[in-house]
Amino acid sequence: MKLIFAGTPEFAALALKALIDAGHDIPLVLTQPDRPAGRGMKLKPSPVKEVALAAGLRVEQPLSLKTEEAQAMLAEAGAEVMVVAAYGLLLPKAVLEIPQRGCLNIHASLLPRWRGAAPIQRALLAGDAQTGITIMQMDVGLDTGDMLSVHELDIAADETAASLHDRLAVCGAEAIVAALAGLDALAPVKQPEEGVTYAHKLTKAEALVDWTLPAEQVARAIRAYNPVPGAHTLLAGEPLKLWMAQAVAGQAEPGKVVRADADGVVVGCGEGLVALSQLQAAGGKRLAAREFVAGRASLAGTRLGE
RNA sequence: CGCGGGGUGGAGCAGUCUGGUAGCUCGUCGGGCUCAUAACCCGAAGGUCGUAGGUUCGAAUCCUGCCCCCGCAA
Repeated sequence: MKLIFAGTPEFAALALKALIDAGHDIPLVLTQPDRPAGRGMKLKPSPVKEVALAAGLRVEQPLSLKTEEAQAMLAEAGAEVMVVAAYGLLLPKAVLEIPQRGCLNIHASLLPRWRGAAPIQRALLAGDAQTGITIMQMDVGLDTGDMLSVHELDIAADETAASLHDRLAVCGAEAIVAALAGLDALAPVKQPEEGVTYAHKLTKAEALVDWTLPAEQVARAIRAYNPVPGAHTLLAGEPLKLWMAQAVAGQAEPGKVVRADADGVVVGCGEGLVALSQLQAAGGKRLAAREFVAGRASLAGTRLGE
């Protein structure tokens, strides 16, 4: 099938790769402009751009799709359908109508739950038992289009946003390939009006751990903010990143480190305890609790968050 | 030149300011204790102190260049 692909991060790159492998004709790939990233603020191409260029595809990085030039370019491609996955730009109505069969979106949630920017992390944060991929016919609303196919995925007890993202990306890639293969047979289903929630963007500020919350919630947050924006707290006034945690039984003052050994740095919460098993001090690497504790004699008894 | 921290036995750190025999926690190996053990006791191995040069009687420590890692920011 002749299609345009629009996407930016790793999640989308995997889908693009699958579409290429499935033999689709992709005359045009859209992705966000290269952005300064990392130390030194060097410009970095998006994962989608790297995949596209490696495959010899034409890549364009318009700042907006509202311009006539951008829309003319899309029309010239003469695509039957446009596949959109975590692209990062709003598609105006005019663009949605350019391909004969419209635009399909790969969304990483079970719609209408978690419409919006950060569905993977929001599902984890909320403690959902299940999430998934929805292939959707895009309309002008924010993730409000008719559903073409739904693929459920169980969320594991020690799931991080990183691990869940990877699983969903694989699932999404398979789903879009399957959806395109059977497009004529798929019946669009309207999204239910019940159960609509919005997955707002993550902020660095919300990833600052609140030790007065129940341990279950703290542990979930730590896993949901891994790898971005990264759950963090303070250790002796210095930033400390937390990468992996589990709630455990017990009780202690919020933020107080009751135990620090190879099994984890165990910290008090509003209710229950949290065992931190992977942490990273400022300037240091990400370490398992065992290594983290080794060089720090008097961790137990100190208080995190100050 | 965005701001900042760091590279010391296998891992994590101290020592650097105030140059002078390289230390701690853990792991590894050997032995002991024990019904037993990831626990405890005793002992051992293992380090060109990122790298190149400079200063000095003497450099992990002071100076300069280079390489690499990371936090913040974006």
